[in-house]
Amino acid sequence: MTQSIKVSVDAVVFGYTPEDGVSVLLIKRKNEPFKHSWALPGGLVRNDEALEDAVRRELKEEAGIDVQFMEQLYSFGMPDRDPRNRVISIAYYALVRPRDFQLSAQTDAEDVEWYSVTEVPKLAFDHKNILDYAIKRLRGKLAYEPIGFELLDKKFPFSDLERLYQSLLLQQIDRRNFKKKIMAYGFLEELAEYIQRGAGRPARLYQFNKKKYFELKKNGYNFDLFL
Amino acid sequence: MTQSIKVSVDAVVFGYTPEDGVSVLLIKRKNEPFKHSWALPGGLVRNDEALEDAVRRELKEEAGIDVQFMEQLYSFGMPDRDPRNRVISIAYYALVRPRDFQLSAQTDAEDVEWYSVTEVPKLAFDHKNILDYAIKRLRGKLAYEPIGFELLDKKFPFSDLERLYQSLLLQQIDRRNFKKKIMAYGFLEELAEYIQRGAGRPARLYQFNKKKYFELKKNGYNFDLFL
DNA sequence: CCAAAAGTGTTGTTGTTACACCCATGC
DNA sequence: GCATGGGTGTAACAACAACACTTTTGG
Repeated sequence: MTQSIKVSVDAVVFGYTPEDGVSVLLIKRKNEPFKHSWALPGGLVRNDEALEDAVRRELKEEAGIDVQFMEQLYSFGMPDRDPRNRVISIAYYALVRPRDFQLSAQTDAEDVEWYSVTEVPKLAFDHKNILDYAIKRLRGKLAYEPIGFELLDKKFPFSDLERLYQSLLLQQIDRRNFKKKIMAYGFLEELAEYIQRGAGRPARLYQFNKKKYFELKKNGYNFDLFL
Repeated sequence: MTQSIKVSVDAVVFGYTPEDGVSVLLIKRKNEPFKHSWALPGGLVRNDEALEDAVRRELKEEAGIDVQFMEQLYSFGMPDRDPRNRVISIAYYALVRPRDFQLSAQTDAEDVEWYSVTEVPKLAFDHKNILDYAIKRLRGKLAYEPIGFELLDKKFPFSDLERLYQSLLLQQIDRRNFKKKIMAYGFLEELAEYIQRGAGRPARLYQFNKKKYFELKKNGYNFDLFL
């Protein structure tokens, strides 16, 4: 018998705001199966479409967003993960700044929403698995590459970075040691600008220098930011 | 138009012998395309078969081997990676002790052979890519998990482990520091047996204690073996 | 003037690296 | 007795963790 397996992609899109911590983008399905359930954005790959392109298209179609950083996560292929046919899903994860986008449900989605990773609803298919896997990967990645910068504004006070790491790694961070370590890598630029939010002393702004980062990386540098 | 993408799996099986270093299992294709070319073992996934099962089946069918350690590597899905149809491949990598098996070409394979990773021939499809990716992953993995033990005999002299790491990480290792570090983890057992190979003082044998290793791992231990 | 958040150095401890000589065997 | 590979400890240095008070603002 000839093969009849469908190929789909799913995306775990992480966002971060200092107020709400880390959140994940979910859509409410418009169609069966799992009609009206929350799910990760995703869908079938077209015949001549690269996998990454399929992810970007689906994110555009279903949620109205474009992502910058994206990486393949894992492929999920258990024969019974979709109740209709055999569908394997190649999962990706991505990081965005939620404020950069206006969410808008389209085509296959009834609704789109950011959910805090600590409060995700029941998800369709094996999407809970995929999400858990992505969170684990994100933590690991964060620990040795400074990808967290994708989740912050272009210019940000140091405390935002600190809070990001704390909420992702679920542990206290010593402010002084953290700053020492990050600054030692040299890919973070101190600006002459300040921001003030509510009470407290105004905070100096910083920005990530990608060029410097890629230089360091190319020359075989090992980032080792915790564990 | 309905989706018509095929799903295959490919395996990068690594072997290691102290004499030949790290090698990879290749098969010579019996059929078009790339007839008579060397390639990674693999093939189409059956409709009701889990991905891992497909890999194991293909390895059995094409080379006559069973693997113990196996992990998913990455999914390769460029639209033009197969000249016939769109085929995405979910690649796995595995580690074995070559001496445990008698290779035997079967069904789709004209021949099966171990090739030193430093001397691989031209490979079919994008298999060179896949192999390079696997080598990179193997190095990374080896650096923070003691998976290398899959590549050694049950009981082995310490120098075998040392040579394994040297040939994989391509760097000199200080014998004393290496031993100190490894022994400190506590998952390696010193035996009261000795082996002698050629000239030189007989070497004490060691064995890997998986139970202890999994205990440590479960209790959230971080292995940090170099870089 | 009190609460809130930002900013800033030093010290003790721990881990990492570098390094060289003796031992047991085969030939 | 010489060549081959196995076995072992210490000291200098670098990295990491712990730690608390001052500054600037809003209310």
